[in-house]
Amino acid sequence: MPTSAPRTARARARAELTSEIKDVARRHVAEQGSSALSLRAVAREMGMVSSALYRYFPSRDDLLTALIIDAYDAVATAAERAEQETARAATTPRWLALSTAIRDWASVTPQEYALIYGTPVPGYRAPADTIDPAARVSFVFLRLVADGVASGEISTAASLTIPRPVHADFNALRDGAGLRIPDAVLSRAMLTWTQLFGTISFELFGHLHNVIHEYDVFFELQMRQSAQLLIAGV
Amino acid sequence: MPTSAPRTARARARAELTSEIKDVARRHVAEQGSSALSLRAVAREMGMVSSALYRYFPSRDDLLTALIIDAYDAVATAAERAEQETARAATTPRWLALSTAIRDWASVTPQEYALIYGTPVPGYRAPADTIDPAARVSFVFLRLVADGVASGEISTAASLTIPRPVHADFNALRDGAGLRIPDAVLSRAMLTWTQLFGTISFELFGHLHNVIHEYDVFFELQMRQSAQLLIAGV
DNA sequence: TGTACATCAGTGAACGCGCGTTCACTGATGTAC
DNA sequence: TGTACATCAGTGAACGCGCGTTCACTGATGTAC
Repeated sequence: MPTSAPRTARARARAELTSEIKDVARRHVAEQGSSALSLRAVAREMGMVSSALYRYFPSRDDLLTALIIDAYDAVATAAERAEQETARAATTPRWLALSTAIRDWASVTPQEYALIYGTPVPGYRAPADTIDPAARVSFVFLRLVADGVASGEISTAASLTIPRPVHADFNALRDGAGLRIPDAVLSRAMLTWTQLFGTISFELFGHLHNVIHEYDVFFELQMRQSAQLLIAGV
Repeated sequence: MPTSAPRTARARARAELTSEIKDVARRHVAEQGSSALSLRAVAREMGMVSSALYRYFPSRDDLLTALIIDAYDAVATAAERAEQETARAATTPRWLALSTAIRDWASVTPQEYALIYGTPVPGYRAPADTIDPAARVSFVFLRLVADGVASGEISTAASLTIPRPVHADFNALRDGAGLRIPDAVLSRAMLTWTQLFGTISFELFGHLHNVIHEYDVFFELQMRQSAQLLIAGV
């Protein structure tokens, strides 16, 4: 967590070793899953004694937290990059770019995807510093939705009454994001969003095995479809 | 796995103990997650020596497989029960009943849900006997969809061209289920289905934390919405 | 119905392994004067 | 610029724990004649 360039040699070494520890740990998670993450194994691979890691992370859980935050940052960065490239396009291409970027990231590092969107590590309680990184990627999506509403491309017709408590939650969401998205659209957007992660999880966790064979083609079809539903509503 | 009523006392004792082991193991998984499942802990709780369990399950993985199969059977049973009660109703109430039944089951036993729809156990390779139980719950849904198509309630208008490989997969799915569902509807149905599990996972895995407060109300809204999209298409 | 043998359930000890975390310590790096 | 002291990184031993699986064994249950 260096805020700016560290000045002393010690601080530089510390920053480097901290990120090297995370790199090794990340690789272990990528290969074996988060429950196999072991401080001793990481230390061993780095040629250090296991107790030395406690200079950098106060416990195994803290190292895991750091990896979780990094993973959230990584998806968000991938999403933002995809968005920037299509920011002036229509909703469908933007959504395709965004959803594909997220899926691509997940496919390359499935265990990091699982770390944040799979089963939570049992007994592990996510601390507050994961909240902001977790929200970043959603805001990329919400901006896309807000733009579609602003341009008139996304239908704002309401086909269902939004229950009062949900309306309150939607208000909070709008305020937090500073975006104008009517309830009806926000509700559909949530559907689109959960659908994306449902599809990715189904694919990565093996539920489309022997059902779908060309994952890429299928994914794009599904995303085109969900874009249509997001845009047109019912 | 007794096929019919076991005759000898030994066989009866064996069947009972087998299911008692599974019950204890299931409870351990429910409390600590699947990676914490330990043969020794199960044996300890049953007042047996750990090696005794090897008379019943050849390894820890086999016990896990048994739990996975049971979990698939449990969702499927919950789904089928909900379906039977609304089998003559329209698509929306049927879908609400089905999706709610699945979510209810998941809420009561989140770790069993995680066992089958969460991150796969690393290093664990699901054997072939999990395939059929896994498919059962999907077929409940596909029958509902087929009925909606048959009654004319679900729109069969196609708004997207289905790519050839996906069409082939859809054909296989239709043949396997023995159901008449056009490509356009099947494609939308897959969206609905992944969306359901996306929503449940988001809720159970904490991604709606501090965003949505009344989960029940929100879930029903989402399912009404997805029913509309399934029925009307675009 | 009774006996001889085969099958099975459960025991207890052992193998060999890995883990997170603590603690007193040495020696190097940084800082204040 | 030099020195004294404080801070920090890394060591190595230890604590106390749990795990899956194997194996030779005892004693009970089932089966065939």
